[in-house]
Amino acid sequence: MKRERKRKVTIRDVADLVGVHHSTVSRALSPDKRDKISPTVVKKVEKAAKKLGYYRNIVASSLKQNRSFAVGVLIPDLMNPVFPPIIRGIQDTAEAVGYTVITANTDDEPEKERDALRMMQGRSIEGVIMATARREDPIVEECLANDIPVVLVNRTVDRDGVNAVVLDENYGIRSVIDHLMSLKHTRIAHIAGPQHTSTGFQRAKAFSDYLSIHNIPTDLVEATNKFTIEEGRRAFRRLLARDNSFSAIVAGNDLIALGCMDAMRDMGLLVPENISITGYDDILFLERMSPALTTVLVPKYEMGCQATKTLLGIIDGEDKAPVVLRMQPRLIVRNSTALASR
Amino acid sequence: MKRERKRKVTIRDVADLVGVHHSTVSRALSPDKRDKISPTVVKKVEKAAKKLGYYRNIVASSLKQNRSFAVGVLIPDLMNPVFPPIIRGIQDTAEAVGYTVITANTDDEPEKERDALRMMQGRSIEGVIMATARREDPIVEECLANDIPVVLVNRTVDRDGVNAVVLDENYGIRSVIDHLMSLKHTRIAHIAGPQHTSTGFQRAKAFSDYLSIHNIPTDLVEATNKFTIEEGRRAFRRLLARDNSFSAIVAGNDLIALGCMDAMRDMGLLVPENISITGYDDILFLERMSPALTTVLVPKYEMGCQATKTLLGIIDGEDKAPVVLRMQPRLIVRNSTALASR
DNA sequence: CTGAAAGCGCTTACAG
DNA sequence: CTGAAAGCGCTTACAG
Repeated sequence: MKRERKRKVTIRDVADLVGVHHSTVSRALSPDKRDKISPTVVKKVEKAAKKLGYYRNIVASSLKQNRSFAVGVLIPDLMNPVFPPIIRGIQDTAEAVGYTVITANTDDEPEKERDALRMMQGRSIEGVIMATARREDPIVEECLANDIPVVLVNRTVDRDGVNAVVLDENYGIRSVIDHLMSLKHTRIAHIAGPQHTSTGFQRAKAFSDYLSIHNIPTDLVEATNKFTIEEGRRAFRRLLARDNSFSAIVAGNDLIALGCMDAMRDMGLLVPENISITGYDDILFLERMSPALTTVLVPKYEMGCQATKTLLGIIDGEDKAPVVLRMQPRLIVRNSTALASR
Repeated sequence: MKRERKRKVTIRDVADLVGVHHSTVSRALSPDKRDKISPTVVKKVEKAAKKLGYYRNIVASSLKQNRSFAVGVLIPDLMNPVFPPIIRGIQDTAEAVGYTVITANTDDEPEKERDALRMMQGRSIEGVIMATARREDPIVEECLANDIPVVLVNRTVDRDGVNAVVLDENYGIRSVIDHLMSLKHTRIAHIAGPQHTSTGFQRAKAFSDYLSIHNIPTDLVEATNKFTIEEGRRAFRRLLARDNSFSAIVAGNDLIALGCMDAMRDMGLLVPENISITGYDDILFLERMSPALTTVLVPKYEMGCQATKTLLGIIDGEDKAPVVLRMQPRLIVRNSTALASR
C-alpha cells in the first residue's frame, strides 16, 4: 500500500482562482515572459500563487522545455577530503543561478561511473563536471559523442578539445623541489599517484623534468595505484627496499604523504630529522598534524566554482573553443621539511 | 543562442524498431510489469533498446507516476568533516535501490533551508533527510504539515512524532566523564554546542545530570553559538576568564575541542599536562594530531544508512509509528586526556 | 496582452 | 498478452 500524497497545487489551480487561462499563469510566473503580461494580472497571479502555496513543478517544466536545470558531478569518493570543497564550490555557483547539482561517487570504478552517467542522463542533466577523468577515458568520450557538455576538474584527459579546470602542475612540483633544494636535498624521491590520471602522471613528469634540469638523478620514482594513505604506505616500503640514499620525498598528494609518514613511523624514521616529505592538495587539518605537512595548496573551492562557470557557459551556448583553465597552486611550508642531514 | 541538443531516443523509437505499441515497450522495460509481456517480445524490446542506446527518461516517468525516485538531504555545510560520511551513507543506501539524492547546504540559515526545501519540492522529491534540525524547527513542521516524509539524522527536535536517527547522547557523555573521573579529574568543565540543537542541548544536560549524580559541581558550562573551531576558541576564553580551577574539559564536539586547544596553545597551556580535553564525533585525522584527541565515536556513515532505510520505508508505505533509532557511540581514548595534575 | 491547443516522454486503467 | 487513449503539469508557437 503506497502512501497517499497530498495533491499538489498546480498552475491550473492558480489560474482558476484568478480567473485566467493557465498559460497566462505560466507566463506571469516566468521571469522572462512576465513582461508580456499586464502588470495587474501578474500581480494577481503572484498573490494567488502565494496564497495557494504554489511552486513550479520543475519536473513538468523540464519535460516540456527539454532542459532540467540540473548538472551532474562525478567524483571518486565524497569521503576523500579533497572533494568536499570542490563540490561546495560547484553547488554554490550552480545554485546561485537556479541549478541543482546531483553528485555520484564512482570509487574510481568505470562501471559505477557509467551507471551514474546513465542515471544522470535519465534525469536530463544539462551537463557534467567530472573529477574522475583518466588520461584516456571512455566515459569522457561518451559524453563528447553524445553531445553532453562536460568539464573536467582537477584531473584531465590526454587528448585536446575537452574543457577542464586544472592545476599548473609544473609550477606546483617546481616550487616543492625548489624548496627542497634550498634545504640542500640532492637525493629526492617521488612517490607518484596513479599514472593513468593526469595529476599522477603530470606531477611525476614535472618531477623528472625539473630534476633533470638541475642534473639530479631521477631514478627514485615509485608509483601508486591509488591516491590513498594505504597505497602511500606500501609504495614507501617498495622504495626503501630498493634504495635508502634519499633524504627527501615528494609525494603525489597529501594522502600518499601521510601513508609514507605512517610507514616511516613504523620503521622508526623521523620526519623531518631523517627524511623530509611534502604533500600536495592541502587537505584540511594538515597544520594540526605532527609533523605538520609541507604541501602544495590546490584551490579546491575555486576550481569547483570555475568548472561550474565554464559548464554553465557552455550550456548557455557560448560555444567558443574548449577552455582549459590552469589554476595557480601555492607552496605551503610547514614542518615536515628541514635541512638535509646527510 | 542555445545549444542544439541531440534528440534523445524514446520509447517510441524502440517500439517502432520492434514493431509494437510503445506501451508494450514501457511494460517490457519495467521490472514489475515485465511478466505481463511475452518473453519473446521482452527479449526483442531489450535488444532494440540496447541497440538504440535507449535509457528511460526519469523526468517523464516521474511526472506521470507522481514520484521522482529522488530524496533530498539538508546539511549545514559539506565542508564540515562530520557530514561527508553521513552523506555517503545516504547515497550508498539510496542508490542501491535506484534513488537519487539531492543535497543542499543551508549554512544553518533558516532562509536557505526553506529555499532548498522549495527547490526539492519542485523536483518532487519523495522525502527529506535533515541534518539541520533545531529543537524547535519550523521547517520540520512544514514538512510534516505538507505530508513530506522526513527523517532527521544526528540532530532531532524536541517534540515527539518525528522519525529520527540519533545518538545515545547520555551514554556518550557518561563514557567521557567516567573516563575523566577514572583519571581523577574532579573539576570538569563543559564547552557546549548551540543550545538550540538537540546535540548541543542533550550533551549539556547529560553532562550536568551525570556530574550531579557524582556530587561534582556543574557550574563550569559555557555554550557556543556554532559547532566550530572559532566558537570553541572564544568559549574557552570566556570560561577561563570566569574560572581557572578546572583540570578537564568536555567539548560539545571535535571542532569545539580543537578551538579550545588552539586557545590553550596561544596561552601556553599544555594538553594534557595542564588540562585534559575530550571531543565528540570522531572526525577524520584526529589520531594524527598533536595531541591526538580523545573523543566519542559517532557512527556517521551508519547513521546515514539507517536514516535512508527509515525514509525509504516510509515512502514505501510502511506507516507504523514514527521511529527514533538511537545509535550507540563509543569512547576512543587517545592522548589529550591524562591523570589530573592538580 | 491573452486564450486555446498541442505536445514533452512516459505510465496505466480499460478493452479486447 | 497487447493496443489505443488519456493524462501527469507544464511551455510555447499560433491566433486574435
